[in-house]
Amino acid sequence: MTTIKEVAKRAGASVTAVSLSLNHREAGHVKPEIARKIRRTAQEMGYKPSPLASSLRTSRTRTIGFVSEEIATTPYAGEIVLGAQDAASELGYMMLLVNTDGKANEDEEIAALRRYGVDGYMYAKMYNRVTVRPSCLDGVPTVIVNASDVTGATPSIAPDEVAIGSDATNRLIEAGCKRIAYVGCSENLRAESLREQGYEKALKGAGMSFDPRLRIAVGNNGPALEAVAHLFRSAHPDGFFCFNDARTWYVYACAARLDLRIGEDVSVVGVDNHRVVAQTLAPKLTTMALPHYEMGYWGTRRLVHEIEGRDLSVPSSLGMQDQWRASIPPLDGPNERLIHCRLIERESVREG
Amino acid sequence: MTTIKEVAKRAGASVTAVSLSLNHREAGHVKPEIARKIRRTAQEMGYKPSPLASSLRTSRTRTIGFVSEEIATTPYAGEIVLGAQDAASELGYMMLLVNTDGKANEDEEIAALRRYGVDGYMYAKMYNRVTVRPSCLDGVPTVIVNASDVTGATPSIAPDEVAIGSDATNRLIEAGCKRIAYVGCSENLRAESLREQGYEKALKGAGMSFDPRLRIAVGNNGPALEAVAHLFRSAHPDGFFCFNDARTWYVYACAARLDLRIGEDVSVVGVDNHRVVAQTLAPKLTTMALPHYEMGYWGTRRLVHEIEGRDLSVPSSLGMQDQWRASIPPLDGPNERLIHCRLIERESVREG
DNA sequence: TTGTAAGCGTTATCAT
DNA sequence: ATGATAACGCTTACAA
Repeated sequence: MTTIKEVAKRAGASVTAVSLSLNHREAGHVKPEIARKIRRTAQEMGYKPSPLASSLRTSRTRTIGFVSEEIATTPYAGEIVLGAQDAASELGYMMLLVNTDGKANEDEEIAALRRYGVDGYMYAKMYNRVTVRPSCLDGVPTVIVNASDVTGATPSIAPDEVAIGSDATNRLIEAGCKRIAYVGCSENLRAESLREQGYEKALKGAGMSFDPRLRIAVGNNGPALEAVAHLFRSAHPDGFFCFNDARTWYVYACAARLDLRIGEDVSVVGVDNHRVVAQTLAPKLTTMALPHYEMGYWGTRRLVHEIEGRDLSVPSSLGMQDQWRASIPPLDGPNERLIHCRLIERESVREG
Repeated sequence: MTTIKEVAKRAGASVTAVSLSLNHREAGHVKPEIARKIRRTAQEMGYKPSPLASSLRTSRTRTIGFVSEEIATTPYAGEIVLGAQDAASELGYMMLLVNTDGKANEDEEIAALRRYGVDGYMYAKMYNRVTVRPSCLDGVPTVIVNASDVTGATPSIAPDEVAIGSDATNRLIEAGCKRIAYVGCSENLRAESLREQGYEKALKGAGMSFDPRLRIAVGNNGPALEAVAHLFRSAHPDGFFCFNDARTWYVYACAARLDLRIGEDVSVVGVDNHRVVAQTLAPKLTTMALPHYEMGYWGTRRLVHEIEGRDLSVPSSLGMQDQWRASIPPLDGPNERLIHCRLIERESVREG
């Protein structure tokens, strides 16, 4: 590792001049010509500053602590990490990852991160909910990911669940479905009620009546399959909005038994936590992928904004939301992701 | 943050004494009594050493660099990270995560990690293959995860694919299946051929004849479904070993159309990359989960062994392989993971 | 405009 | 057995 001292010697300048020049804070201190020379030789020598040493002085490390609960429980939640990692890398940050199982070691892990001098925290939840920011994060730049702050004081980023519900339903309406079912989840999840809200909203918006028999909430395995089979028999839906891939699968299984073809006899739009459905099921499926990657990506940019004050609201390379939303194909097109990603600002936590 | 100097002052000792005592290197230097007092006051003051400062001096950071390609491509590969994270946490290490998309930025990211002073690298691949360790890792403690080194010189850890194949097949044999099919993958993957090897081995071992019609390799979507349907019609299998969850799903879909019940009319054992199958499909399915978590966990312990020389071959809290293998339930039991996890040592890279 | 030196929190060397 | 002190690589206040 070549040091700043070596560069100084080689360039015939002082370490001060080198430090200033390489940090572009030379104005009024170092002759431009010398600054140029310094930068050139630094380049030649392949000099890279040691973040450890500089952080000892500045107490800034250009590292971000990513705090997550059980990354594994929702497979594609790993995408949050991916997106965060990508953004961090673009912005010259490093990601320190810790995992907490529930609540026990959370404060401990956060403290460990602090010892390593992280500049800020990504506090990620693995399913969308209202959460309370741990007090040990008070006063430290923090972004809550895939959840929202109970106080609304902390920047947070989460999927737009209502929009997911109404977009999915609208897609089915556009496809000509007349009897659209919602196959929900019997657990009391935030996403569940919000998506159902979106579903009803879309139905109302299209002037369609809301038949309660078309709306079911199911559990898992055998009973779920049975409930969906009953839905088919009793309410004869021609379109299905499914809460997640498990529910999507139940619809598929029942359709197969009834010899109904997806995309022909019935239409299905399902939210896909796992992308497995999109990978394995028929090409006629329209899935809505949760914006895990985007949350990680945007969340990290937001965090760096908190840390540095840099404006990072416009993404550099990735065109997100609007671009992808604009490219929603017709229902019978290829598999497709509908993306929703909304940054909830400090001032207004709108749950809409 | 309380510093070593403050502790020294409070304990009425020198920083040297404090440093030595807290690192338990006091023998012959600090009076035991004083050392005790130092440790006590350090505790009281909630002193924790700054890893940044100490690493500046020692060039050891107690951090591990986790280098992965696209964590997202295989959902549960995120479990590798989880396992690695758990082990690191247990051993007092921090994990720095970087992601590389293919080959382009790999060296760059590795160099960035080096600048942050990582003590070693986890070099993880997202599907099992033979790989070549990037030259920029030469001379640095490294463990290859979910792949094996082409030279055999680097410690690596990967699933025991052949054992997976034969265990799955044996399970079907034990369940009384007479015509066991292998639904493989048409892509030329290492896992594919190794698992098939295991399949054939198990059949031979049971003195069962090998009917080539029972062995198919399928792609995705419609054609795959068609191929599996043809397998049902032409070869009448009563047991299926499926390469992954996609293939498992095709078997399920065809069985549903033929009104065959899994676990009654036919038996299925599938390798599950995603755990989704186990979550959503019928309770009669036996899945074999790839040992992602375990690879991360063991790999990290191996890496710390490389770094410190500590013997870490025996896990502290988790009982892995043998314990879980012993608890394989009968085929018609609850969903179950068969775990295989083999640490390939430097000396002998056995592909068996 | 330039360079010297103090300091960040440790660990390690070396007199005492 | 003890405690100054140099060193790690960098930033920055201050003196020249």
